[in-house]
Amino acid sequence: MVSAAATTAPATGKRVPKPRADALRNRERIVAAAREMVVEFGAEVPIDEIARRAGVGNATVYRHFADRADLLRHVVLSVMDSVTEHAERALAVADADPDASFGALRTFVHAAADERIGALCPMLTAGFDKDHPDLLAARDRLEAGTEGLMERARAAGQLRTDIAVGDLMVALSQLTRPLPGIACLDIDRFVHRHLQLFLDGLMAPARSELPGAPATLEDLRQA
Amino acid sequence: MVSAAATTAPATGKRVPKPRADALRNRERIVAAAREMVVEFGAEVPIDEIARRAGVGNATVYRHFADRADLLRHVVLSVMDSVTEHAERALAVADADPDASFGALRTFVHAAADERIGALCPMLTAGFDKDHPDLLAARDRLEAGTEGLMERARAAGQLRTDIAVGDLMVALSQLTRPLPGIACLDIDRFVHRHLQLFLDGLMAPARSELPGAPATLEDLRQA
Amino acid sequence: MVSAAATTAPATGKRVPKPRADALRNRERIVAAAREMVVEFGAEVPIDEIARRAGVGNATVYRHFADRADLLRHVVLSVMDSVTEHAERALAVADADPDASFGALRTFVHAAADERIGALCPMLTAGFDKDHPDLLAARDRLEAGTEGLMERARAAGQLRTDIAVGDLMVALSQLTRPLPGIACLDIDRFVHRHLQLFLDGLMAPARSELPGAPATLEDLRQA
Amino acid sequence: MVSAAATTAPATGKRVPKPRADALRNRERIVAAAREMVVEFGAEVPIDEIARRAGVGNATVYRHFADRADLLRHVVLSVMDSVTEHAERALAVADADPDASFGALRTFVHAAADERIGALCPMLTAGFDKDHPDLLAARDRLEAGTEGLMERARAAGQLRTDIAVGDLMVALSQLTRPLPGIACLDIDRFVHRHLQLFLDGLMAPARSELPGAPATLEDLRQA
DNA sequence: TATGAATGAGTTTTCATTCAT
DNA sequence: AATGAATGAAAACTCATTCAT
Repeated sequence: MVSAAATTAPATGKRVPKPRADALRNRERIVAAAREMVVEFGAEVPIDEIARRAGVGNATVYRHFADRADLLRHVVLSVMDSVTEHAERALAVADADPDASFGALRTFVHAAADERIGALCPMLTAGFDKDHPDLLAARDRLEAGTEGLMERARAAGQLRTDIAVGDLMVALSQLTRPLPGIACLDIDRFVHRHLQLFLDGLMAPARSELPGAPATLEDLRQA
Repeated sequence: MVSAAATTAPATGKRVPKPRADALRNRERIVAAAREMVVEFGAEVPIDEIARRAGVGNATVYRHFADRADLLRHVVLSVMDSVTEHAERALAVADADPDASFGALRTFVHAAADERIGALCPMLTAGFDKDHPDLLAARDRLEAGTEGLMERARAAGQLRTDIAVGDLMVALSQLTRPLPGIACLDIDRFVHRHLQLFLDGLMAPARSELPGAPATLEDLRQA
Repeated sequence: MVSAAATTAPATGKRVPKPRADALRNRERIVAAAREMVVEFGAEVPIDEIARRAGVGNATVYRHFADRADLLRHVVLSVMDSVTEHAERALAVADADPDASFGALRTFVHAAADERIGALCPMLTAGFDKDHPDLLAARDRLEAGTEGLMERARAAGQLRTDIAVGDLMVALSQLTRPLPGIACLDIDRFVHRHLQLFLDGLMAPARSELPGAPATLEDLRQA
Repeated sequence: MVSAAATTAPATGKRVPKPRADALRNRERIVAAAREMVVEFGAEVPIDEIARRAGVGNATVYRHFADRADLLRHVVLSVMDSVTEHAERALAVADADPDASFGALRTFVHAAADERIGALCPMLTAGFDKDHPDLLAARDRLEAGTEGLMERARAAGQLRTDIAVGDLMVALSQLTRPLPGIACLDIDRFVHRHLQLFLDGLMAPARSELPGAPATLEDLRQA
């Protein structure tokens, strides 16, 4: 971003007053602070606390985000974007080496955990518009990537065939969901173990029959 | 109050507790209502709502419980008791038929899910004294039962040996954790699938190496 | 009210614990305080100030009224009720002595001023639901009374025929509208003079032709 | 400002103000925007909204006006100036044709309504210094004009003699006072009717005896 | 000079907890 | 013992005013 500004300004000879570099930085700081605070203290963390952590006044949050729901939605988008990037990167690996398909899926799952994907859960229930276009778009991208990973693994005969993308996403989110108030580092020790166990359960051949029907994208949409 | 006690107690020397039947019923109703509301709406549900659901006045809650933390602790104990009973029942099955050990573990896990064991998570973080003697005692009993189940399964060669009771308890809680505001029935469709997948990952032989060390009872105590 | 309770209680022999006489008194105090404060300081007066004037905590206001709009609506209803009573009383006078019809109208107008009917204006614009059933009902009653008064005066040939009830109500409200921050006693000196002048303009025969069309009940409904 | 005037004025005797043309235009735009917004939304309209309507940044408002009260005072002065011009124009008419005195008064009153003189009321109460010299001067001019009109009409035997300028100014302001949030055009339909009725009540001969004493200039000063 | 950005003080509303009946 | 009522503290959000570019 900074470099982009630098590349355009010199051309004109008249420096663009760098309209609001600090404002942009503040905006990002606020999202980052909110993301941390939500992971650490839950989705009900007061805006004033987020503002303090970001090093700005509370009203500054409201300059950048219409209201609490708007801020939380941007945090969600931020997390989803990070996770989606991991999915797409893993997809490239699986495409390059089909035998590595399940391994790519593993890598993705653990990376998503490190991005705190589980923090999305409490935010999605905090009562904001789950049908916001930006959210739907982000979900589509994320699910497409995940679905792709699963298909590759399925095609390679490495993934049991009775599960769908919704199963993975929900379980992944739940297993990585923060326990606010409990020092997260403590719980982190477990998370990757549990994901690993869960992934072991996903491997082909299936070891048991699953109750219910696979969760599709549509199921997630409604949930 | 004091006078009434004075008139009956000193004479006999042996006080008859004779708790008013309706008072006891109220107390139980409150805990049951709180348990439902927490599952449905999260641990931040207002006390007034709980009281309304229980059909009592809000002040009555405070007659029975010192404060919000006290009430929530009793809800936690209620859930833990229910779950512990399932564990002990399953233990008897495993003892009777060692080949059914892993099956007993499965049964226990699904039963714990139906008791909403995941609802404990948000309550434990609500900031109440996690070292309360009653809680520690209940945890000991529950963990003893669970540990017993795992040992039976391990001894029967049905459970991979690199996991400990803490691994199971935390993952089980997380996978069954409610998503307040989302119709729980919808999510319930998934829960048993995910538990089943997770259990498949627990079966011997192990399919992958787990990161970190097994979670012991002590770990849980601290977390 | 107190007498009503007294009349029912003795019959049973067991006194009804007078459920919440103080609560009712508080509710009335809050409405009265709000009415005063709105007249004195405008419709934007903080709820906390109203509570202080009423001698209660701020949250007590919210126990009795859902929100600010609800409180203001009850203030409006209170004023409208008072004014309506004056209208109906004046109507009886006009019915008893048709020659006194215009005089009854005069009396009503001045009485409405003393009830601070003008204080309704800012409240009606404060952004609450103008279509609330209670409001519509109160308006119907008030307009019926006023319309009746005007009809009597018209029939007696004492009122010019080119004006309708909406004309009177709006002008009456505007002329008696408080000037928040200005000591009302000062302005009160004028109000009755201006109403008197306005009423003189209403007398038959008409002294000038009026622009526009008479304002009907329907006009007011929409405005 | 003073220093700038001092450097240029003494030498020539004829001061060239050379105010930055765009600055002056901004200043006027701001006042005009504020005037519109106050009429439409009330005196509590946020400064940011006024700035947006004026097409300037919010801080620009503070470059031109010390604070909110200062801006509102200038809006008041703007309205008073417009109205005063109407008064003085009507005065010329009355002087030219004494029989047209009351007609000139009528014309003035309706013109003042179109200038939204009633919008002054809420601004005068917003808690700013009512004794500011500029305000007093403007009031003097306006009252002088209005008083002149009334005297002409009185002299021509067309105006009842028991009313003073304060009566007219206050009633005129009240009857034309905006009802923020209510589409002003709707209410405008009534305003001229009510002024006409009020003017009819002002005509000689008096139809009733007025309560209280005529409101003089001094009364207004204090109110 | 003009402006977008920042902010602290203030307002509405909620809720755990205490009081009075 | 049980309850409706009362309340202060806290949280979301707004706005006049100041700052920095």
